[in-house]
Amino acid sequence: MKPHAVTIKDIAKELNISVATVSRALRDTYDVNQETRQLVLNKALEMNYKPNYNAIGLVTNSSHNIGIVLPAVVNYYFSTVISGIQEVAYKNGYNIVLYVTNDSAERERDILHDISPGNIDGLLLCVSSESDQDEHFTKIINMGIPIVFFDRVASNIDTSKVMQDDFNGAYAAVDHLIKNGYKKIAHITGPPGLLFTERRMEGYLLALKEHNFPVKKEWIIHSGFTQNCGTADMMQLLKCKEKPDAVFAVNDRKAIGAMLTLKKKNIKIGKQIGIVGFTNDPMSEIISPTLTTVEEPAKEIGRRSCELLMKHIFKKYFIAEEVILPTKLIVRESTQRL
Amino acid sequence: MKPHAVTIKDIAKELNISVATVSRALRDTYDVNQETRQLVLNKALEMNYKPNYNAIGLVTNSSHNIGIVLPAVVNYYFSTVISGIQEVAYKNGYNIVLYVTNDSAERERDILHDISPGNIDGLLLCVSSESDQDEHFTKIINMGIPIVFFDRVASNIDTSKVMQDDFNGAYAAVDHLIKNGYKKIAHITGPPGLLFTERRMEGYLLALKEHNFPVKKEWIIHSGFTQNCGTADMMQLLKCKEKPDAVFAVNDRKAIGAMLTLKKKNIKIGKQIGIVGFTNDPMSEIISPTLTTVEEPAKEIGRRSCELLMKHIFKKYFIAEEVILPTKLIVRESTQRL
DNA sequence: GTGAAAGCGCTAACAT
DNA sequence: ATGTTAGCGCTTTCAC
Repeated sequence: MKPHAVTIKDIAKELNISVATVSRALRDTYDVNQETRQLVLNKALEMNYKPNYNAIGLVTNSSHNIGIVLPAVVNYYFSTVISGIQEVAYKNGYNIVLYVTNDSAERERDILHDISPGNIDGLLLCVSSESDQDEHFTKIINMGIPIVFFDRVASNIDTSKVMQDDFNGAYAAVDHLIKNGYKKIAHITGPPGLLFTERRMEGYLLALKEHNFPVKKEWIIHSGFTQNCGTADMMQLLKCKEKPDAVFAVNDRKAIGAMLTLKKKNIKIGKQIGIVGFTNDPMSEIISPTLTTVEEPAKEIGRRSCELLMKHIFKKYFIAEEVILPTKLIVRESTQRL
Repeated sequence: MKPHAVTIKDIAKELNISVATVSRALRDTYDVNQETRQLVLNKALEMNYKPNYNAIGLVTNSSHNIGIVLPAVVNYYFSTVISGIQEVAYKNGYNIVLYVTNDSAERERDILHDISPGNIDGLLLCVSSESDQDEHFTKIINMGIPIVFFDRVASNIDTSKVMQDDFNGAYAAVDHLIKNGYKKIAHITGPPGLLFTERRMEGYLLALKEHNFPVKKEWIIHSGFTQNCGTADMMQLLKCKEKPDAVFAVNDRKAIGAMLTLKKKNIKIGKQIGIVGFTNDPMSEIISPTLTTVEEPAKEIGRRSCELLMKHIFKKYFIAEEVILPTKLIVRESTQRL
């Protein structure tokens, strides 16, 4: 039943050489004869040798596992990021270990607490909304486990970060609304304290300022990131003494939630109230009217983060890089006045 | 910098007992004094001990890793299944290792080829469309790595399987169309050779047969699972000499693709052509008209598969179970005649 | 360029 | 109930 997995010892025996040589040949270490190396490689293939990562890990104190810590997986943006990560991790022979926080800071801390060198070689992390403290991150980094943040980053931790250009994306969105004649532009966003939402807010504010548009407190609503939150936020906006004539939503799900409110109230989207989202979730092309949005390079974010993490893992003292990927405004029907 | 991770040896030294006792206490083995056990547990907590899974794995030939092999992750159904799996895996202290096949049988084989006991303790697998042979599955199982299939299963492999009730779901969908007065019902489905598509086909055929409706070859189209395939299939259906007045799509993405074709051609969905999908992707509630569909218990499928896999891993000779979870028809606008 | 041997942290006989 | 010890498969000094 248990056909005894082949080990380097078996290869050594077959070839009448030492395990040390086999080990060196397999890893392409310089001080090994090219002939011997070929012999070993061929034999390994022939015998269907598979490295035992537990043994390797035990001695090198590594695991070939990288962890992904993120708020959710049933989500277009996040699942796309995952697929990007998976692509480069697989190419590099790394396994992905998935941790889902459900946006709970406590869960995030619990997860990080269980992580130790030897079990996880590095972490790709998108911070949970509620996160306020940083020490659980620095503790991980001090253990020698590199972290690369993506999307939602912890701003005062010195490590690599990969983000989309939230500021310019938001600016483009609001600028587009203004150019299309909307004058009273609201912003529905997530909970406060997240860098990417703040950047989008700044883009929104700058666009207003540059065109000398008023900033109304009433027109800026903080709540959750879900579709239902978008629905609720829109309800609230409709109750303002002075109603906005356009809404910039922090993401497509909220934009769609807002559209649902408007549709139910028979308010014409585009004509009466313009809407723009953020992400370019496939849903934004399916809903009608189709949703103008800012496309995020989600897959590329996944790829780049993972590549950066690989560098951190390979070169122990790789200098932290901050990558900001461009976004792109996708104009659709929800911002057409007629 | 490297503060030397604490090991059971350290705990043993502190407590003046042997490593064996510490090891036993930590794992709650029966033959250990309750007092000693508490002492060890407290000390472990105090010293912030974390088990070295490489060491454990090396001696037990295990890894605490379970693999998920599936066609895609950017997909509502699959990402929901993953979240279900993640939930129970996390609870059991297991890591998830993600492998994405992109529906390529070759990729699937490559992935399985790299898997060996000690690195992966068990596999959750949704077979790729193109899969035709089974030996790469049996090879894994013979190595002592249990597999639990979900959704798309390899029918002649004797191991646990978790599926939704494809047959009855499909039957309910078509029966609903018939009861709403549609008479010429087409079926657009995936590539041939997948059990779940066959079951949906059988449900479709039985519903037709029971009502003495004709089965027209022309009205049954096999292609891919994507939205674009749905669009193309619908185009083809519209070219039939005798056009169908309703379409049962194998999944929501294809149903939506079909709807897009109809909308472009200004054919009234529901009134002229009824559409029903399968999955209950959130998109089906967003598109207009909203899409009637058969809800799949995706998260539960993930949970149950993972629970079953845990049983296979824990009890070496757990008898294979086949779980079929109920589906539910969700009636919306796309099948209303007026 | 290659081999011998120690040892990574833990579990599992085998003793006691 | 607890201790002793071998050894899991590999890498890595240290010899030669």
